[in-house]
Amino acid sequence: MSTVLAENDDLSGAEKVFAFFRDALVDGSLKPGERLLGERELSLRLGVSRPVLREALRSLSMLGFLDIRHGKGAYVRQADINVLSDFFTFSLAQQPDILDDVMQARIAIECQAIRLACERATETDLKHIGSRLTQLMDTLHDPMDGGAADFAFHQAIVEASRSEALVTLYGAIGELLRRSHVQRREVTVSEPGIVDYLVEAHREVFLSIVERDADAADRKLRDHFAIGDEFRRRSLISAFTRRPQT
Amino acid sequence: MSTVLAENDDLSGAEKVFAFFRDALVDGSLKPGERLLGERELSLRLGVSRPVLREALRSLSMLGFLDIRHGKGAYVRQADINVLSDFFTFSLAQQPDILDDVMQARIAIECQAIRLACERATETDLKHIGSRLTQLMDTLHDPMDGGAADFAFHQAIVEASRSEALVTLYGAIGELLRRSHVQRREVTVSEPGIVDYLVEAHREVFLSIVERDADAADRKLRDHFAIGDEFRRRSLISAFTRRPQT
DNA sequence: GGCCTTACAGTGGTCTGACCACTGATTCCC
DNA sequence: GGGAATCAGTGGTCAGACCACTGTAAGGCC
Repeated sequence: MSTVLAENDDLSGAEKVFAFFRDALVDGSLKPGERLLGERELSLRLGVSRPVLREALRSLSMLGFLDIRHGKGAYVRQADINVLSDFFTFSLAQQPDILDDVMQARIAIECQAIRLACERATETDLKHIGSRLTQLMDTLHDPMDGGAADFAFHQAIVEASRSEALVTLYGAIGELLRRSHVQRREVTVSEPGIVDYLVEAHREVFLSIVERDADAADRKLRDHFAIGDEFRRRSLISAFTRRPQT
Repeated sequence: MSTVLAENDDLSGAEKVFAFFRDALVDGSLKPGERLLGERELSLRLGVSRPVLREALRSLSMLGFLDIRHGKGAYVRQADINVLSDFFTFSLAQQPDILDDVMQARIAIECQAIRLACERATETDLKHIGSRLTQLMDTLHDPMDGGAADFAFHQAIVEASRSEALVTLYGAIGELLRRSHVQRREVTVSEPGIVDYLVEAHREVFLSIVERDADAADRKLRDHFAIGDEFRRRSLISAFTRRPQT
């Protein structure tokens, strides 16, 4: 790699360039914030044409590792989770019926996150979660806002875990969850007792964190998910019972 | 979108094309296995030049959604998790010290997976996990093989959960875990009692699944992780106590 | 006739060189 | 001195050509 990239045949040009940058990123010779040379200069150095170089740069940019700004240049960027979220969104979209299964991942992440939150949450974190709870109670009537508030509450818990990895993974399935939250609310909003239940369940979860009782918090959260499933099932049954033609 | 892509200004050409394909993939109008039109034809239809089209295609290919074969054409592909794994590997590589944090994600996924495994595991799954356990016992002496066997055992549990989403996420952090397994074994292999402990802990976990006791399995797994941490801590302490110069 | 070889058409891969569009700084004019 | 015009540098796009690979169909050989 010292000279440029020279060897590494059997790889096509663009892939060589791509691999070159990947390695440079991994081994730290390219740091976030750094500016790359111009495309013309770079293509000369790497021994490929500008279009080929651009293919590689564009790919890296799509993956979130480069920030390319018209008229300014290309900058190395700390990859963020938006790409991951995109990826999951249309990777999992290819497999229908996966949405229910994503719920399993959600339970996994949140239950571990809430345990960590019980240990690590700061006062600020608790306040944050609390304010989301208030918001949730204020939007119970509206599927759209209510779903968003619900999601925000759970997200605040995950953030309170102070675990980058958990937050990252949660962000990755976040877009899918956000949609499903709204959908679920639309289905269950008319179910009797749902409003009272929602408030109570979320408050209990919140209180467990405040009391820093990890086992209890985990249990309450699992119960919350299980009962949510139950509500949805009941609501679907009644929907099909009341108007089987629709 | 009916005509081609027409509107959607403010996006650069390649991004328009990229978005076009992403949408087509998400809404199912492009199915895995399908063959795209040739680059020349496609660039005409989409109203962009071939290089620009290629930038988008290459990006999609890097993301794993296209399989481009020289001389044959571009085929839609079901995205697999290798891309994700790659992504995590060098996204998280940018943040040192994240490896410990990945452990949190691991605990999250495995603890939920083992609960599901208790409900869903087939006889074949159980046999599979069992054989991995045997393999683990046969390779206790070797950090390399032992680490691999350890990882394989845990992976078998996740697979027994029969949850695509969990398996996918686990695969995403798999490469990082695999490395850390070997590293951990190297650190703790000389710790007194570690061998007996490893066998016992894994066997108890396995038995809990066989007995289909979800709560117990979850607890045993958490204990296993906690005790593993303890062993590593102890081993680090003694290493620095015995030979502070090294 | 059957098999192997060759030629060809179609496809992705690469290159060149040009021009456009945006950005930021410099310069010029008021 | 402040604002506007200019300009160099950069990414964005394009057209057209040629190379390399693949599969097939035509041709020739046995």
